[in-house]
Amino acid sequence: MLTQAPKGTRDMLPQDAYLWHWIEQKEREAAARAGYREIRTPVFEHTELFLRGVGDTTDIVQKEMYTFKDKGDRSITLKPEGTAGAVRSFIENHLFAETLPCKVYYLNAPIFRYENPQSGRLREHHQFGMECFGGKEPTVEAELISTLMGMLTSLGLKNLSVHINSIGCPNCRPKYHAALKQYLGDNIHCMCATCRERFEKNPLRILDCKEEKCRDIVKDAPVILDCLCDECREHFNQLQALLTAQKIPFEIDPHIVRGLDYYTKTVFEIIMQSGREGLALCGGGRYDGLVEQLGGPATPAAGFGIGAERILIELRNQNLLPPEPSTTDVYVANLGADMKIPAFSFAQALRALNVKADSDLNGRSLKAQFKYADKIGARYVALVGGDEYARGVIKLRDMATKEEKELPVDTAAQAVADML
RNA sequence: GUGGGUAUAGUUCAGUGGUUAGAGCGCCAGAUUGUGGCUCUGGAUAUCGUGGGUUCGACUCCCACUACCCACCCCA
Repeated sequence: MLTQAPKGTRDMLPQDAYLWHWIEQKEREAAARAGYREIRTPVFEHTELFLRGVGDTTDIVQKEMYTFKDKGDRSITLKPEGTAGAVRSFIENHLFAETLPCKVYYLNAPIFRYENPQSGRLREHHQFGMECFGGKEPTVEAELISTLMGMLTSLGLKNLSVHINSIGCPNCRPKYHAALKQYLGDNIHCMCATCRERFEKNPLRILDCKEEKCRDIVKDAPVILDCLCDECREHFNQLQALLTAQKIPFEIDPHIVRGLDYYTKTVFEIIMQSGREGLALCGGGRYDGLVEQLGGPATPAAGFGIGAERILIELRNQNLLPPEPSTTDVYVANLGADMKIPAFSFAQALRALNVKADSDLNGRSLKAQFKYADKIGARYVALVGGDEYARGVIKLRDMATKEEKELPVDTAAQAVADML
């Protein structure tokens, strides 16, 4: 127990660090190219923010939040998603008073949900996300989606397609709810308990049900796309035209409704292609009412979140994980007790010249030092040996070609740095 | 929250109701005196997940708990 990480959590181990750095670099670059700047918000927020923001009828809020009382008797919740915190910060820091749109991204922020872990699902996972405040046109969604696809493409991922839908706005959604309820009619009594509850609180989510009997009933239900108001329809059409112009493949999937209540108009997902096919890699959409709902000025907005662990799964399945780069350019071996100080100093001199250098920390034999140098993938071994040192030189061995040459001690560090 | 599977050295896995629990890989050290990857030799490392129970005796059988893997719900 003591030496066991809590259920559903994972350590990021040193041998995997380069993968995370690689992904984060691509995320940073893609976001920066589109004019998004980084934002970091707290790992925890007041519980109320998520109740009001995410919606108290959602599964996330009802059964998946890490909520606790702090010592000041405040109800605190570990972030179960990324958008609410960003919106809170946008309002609290009066970013709405600055030049709009305000475009921000968060880099693999930890996200917490109390669920049973399984493949691609953890209790703590990490999301990269982008949020755009103060842009009302569908170009916002097009920008988000194309930036995201550009990022995924730069990682080498292929065959990813975007699934989009529109779930309307406060003007047209009530009409759809009415149409859906009328269609369901008495059949609602044949549906599962969850759906019967949804019927009253959030009829749209009935479309999301996976129960066979519910799916059968819902199969021929009216589609929200047919009920959109003129503005929403036009918005959705323009988004499709924008994506088509960018040659971004997409599918219209009228069953995407998303599990968060704040979405309006556009919702979209990117689905995993290999391994756990159908699992969402990314989810997002437009949330024009959220800023105002949380106490800010009416501000149109849109964003998405994408799970880093799921990107890694998809990369692995598509066989795209790069090998770990060498951590060491030069291993400095010492031979003879008197050589320990000169060897350590030489390693330090190399480091000062920005060379990745390593040296013995265990008093190991020369043979063992070479073996170690080989294991860590050092390109060169610099031998600081008594004989050579007495002659004022250091021997440098190229581990791949086995070629050795001697370098004057005074200029050896610079000479090595120049070779790399 | 529900269902199925699993739990033995660092790791991947064997193993039998009964004396000192094994193997491959990995790790460490040697193979004539200052040189890695291959080979050979030797060595260290396991309260057999935790806690109960059955039994003369449990790593092995039973129960509970915990964790991991997989799936449902839902989601990234």
